[in-house]
Amino acid sequence: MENGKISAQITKLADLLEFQGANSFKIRAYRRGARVIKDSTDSFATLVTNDPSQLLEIDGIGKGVAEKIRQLLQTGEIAEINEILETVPSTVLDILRIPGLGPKKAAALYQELNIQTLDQLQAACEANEVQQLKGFAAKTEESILDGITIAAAANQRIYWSDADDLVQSLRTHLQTCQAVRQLEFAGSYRRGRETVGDLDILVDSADADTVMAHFCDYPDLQQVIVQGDTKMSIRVGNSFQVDLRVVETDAFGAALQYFTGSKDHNVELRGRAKQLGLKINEYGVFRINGDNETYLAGATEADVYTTLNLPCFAPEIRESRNEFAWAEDNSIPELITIDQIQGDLHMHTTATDGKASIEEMAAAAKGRGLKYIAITDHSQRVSVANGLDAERLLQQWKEIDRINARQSDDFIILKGIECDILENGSMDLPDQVLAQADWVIASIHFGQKQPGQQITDRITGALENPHIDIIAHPTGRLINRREAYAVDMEAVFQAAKENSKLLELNANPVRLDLHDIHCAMARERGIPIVINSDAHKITGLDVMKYGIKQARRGGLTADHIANTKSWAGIQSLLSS
DNA sequence: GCCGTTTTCGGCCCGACTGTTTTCAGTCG
Repeated sequence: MENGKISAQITKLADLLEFQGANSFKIRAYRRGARVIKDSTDSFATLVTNDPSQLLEIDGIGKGVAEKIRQLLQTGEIAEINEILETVPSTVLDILRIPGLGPKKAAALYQELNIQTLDQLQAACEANEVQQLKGFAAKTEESILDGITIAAAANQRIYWSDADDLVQSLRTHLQTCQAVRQLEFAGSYRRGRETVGDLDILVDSADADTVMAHFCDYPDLQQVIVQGDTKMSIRVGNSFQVDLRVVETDAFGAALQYFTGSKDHNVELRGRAKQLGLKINEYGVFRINGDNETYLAGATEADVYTTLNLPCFAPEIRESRNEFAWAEDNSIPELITIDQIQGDLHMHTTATDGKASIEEMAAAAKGRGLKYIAITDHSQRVSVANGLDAERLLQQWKEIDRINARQSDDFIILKGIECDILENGSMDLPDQVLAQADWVIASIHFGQKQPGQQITDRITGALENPHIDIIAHPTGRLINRREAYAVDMEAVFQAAKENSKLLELNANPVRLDLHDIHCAMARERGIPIVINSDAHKITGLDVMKYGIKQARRGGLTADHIANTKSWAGIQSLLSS
């Protein structure tokens, strides 16, 4: 069983316990355990098989969670979940997703009115039954009805790239406000998560009223959700939530740190502050002396961290995974930056489903400061994309030779192919053709739903083929659209390691494949990653920046990324 | 339920806003 599945079950248990009104610290402990499992670079199933006592060594996993994991792996279920489900239907968890309805109110609805589903809740509100309950009134009923319609549309987390477009638009709007002194976007957007659930804007201003009034004039504003003295939340476009917080200059850094999160990172930080006799909140770091508080820092994030004897962590690693351990042994990685990328080794042209010619792609890449690219069109099996057979491919390579001969030596176009791994595990083009390539990508486009062992064997088999250099989009997932193949990534990492092969981090914002945890796993196992655009048109080259974000979240440095090296440097990695 | 340089008990991050209340509980981030 994969870590993700184990984590999901522990989370479900926490959700159900929350609905039951269990001890909030117990619930938090389960949630923390679930997160630790999800973020782990080791397989918990393997861990339990080898030595179950190892579980207790892990921070955040105690006897309780360890026992639940053991049960789940042995019996396929957690007994306590089944016990709770005998008294509480799992559909009540849907009710918790409505904004403004937490465990207490949801429980009251269930106990007093036996409301178990969203449909029943809607009917009860429309019949004005809900406002009869203690703690509820007409306004609550109204906002529940709004929430039911919004919940469906607003629940979807949007791609980071789409959030980035929205950020640019909001930034442009807010910058025209005279009262704004500083402006930053915090939250999961700033941490570079692959999807973003809402946006958090932080403004430094002495005049919150003016800033909030200006915010209300945003052209795409749909609804004001809440508005107080320093804080407001709105919905824009398709019900996407944007929060605004206004603070003074000496609190800006503290607030930026606070609202960037992650939540778990902040909990850890606050605990550390407490040990030092300090208090940290969105207004600054304070020394506690009895009833007195002395302001120590808060104008910049760096000040806040320095006061706590910590480095100013890059936002991408503020997930309470490894950053505090890194800080302790002074080994914070110098995360990859986009200017360190020298080449792009996955792109398509008009020969298959691309929109630009070889020369156009080359000129665009050169214009973006790259030193080399690989042309890697699809192979014949991908017939919808007009995939190349051996004859057309060899012709394309001759053309590349001609173009290279005309170019100066400071830029090289490599003769490549994205060759399909067929359903039976064989390659879509013969070995003697692949042997003539500079660069061979292997990837899966068909038979994606095969059982885990079969699809894993196809990928590891490809890694054993001496002509193949790299696996593209190794898990096949499309964020919010398609699940990953049932591939055993541990086996893929092992095969890559044994055969001195590389793995792709596909930078397309819908793919971001590898996942950030997989990037961290590759890092620990010493497998070089190549960040590729998989561009199908000239502007497709610009997605590289999304891949960089993802790599940073995985803790990767230039040393871990093969295409920060020269082409000769990559070749030496492959022959090592 | 988890944790420990206050270590096996007694804590567990902290503040803004809303609605339903007459001072605060619930929710959210």
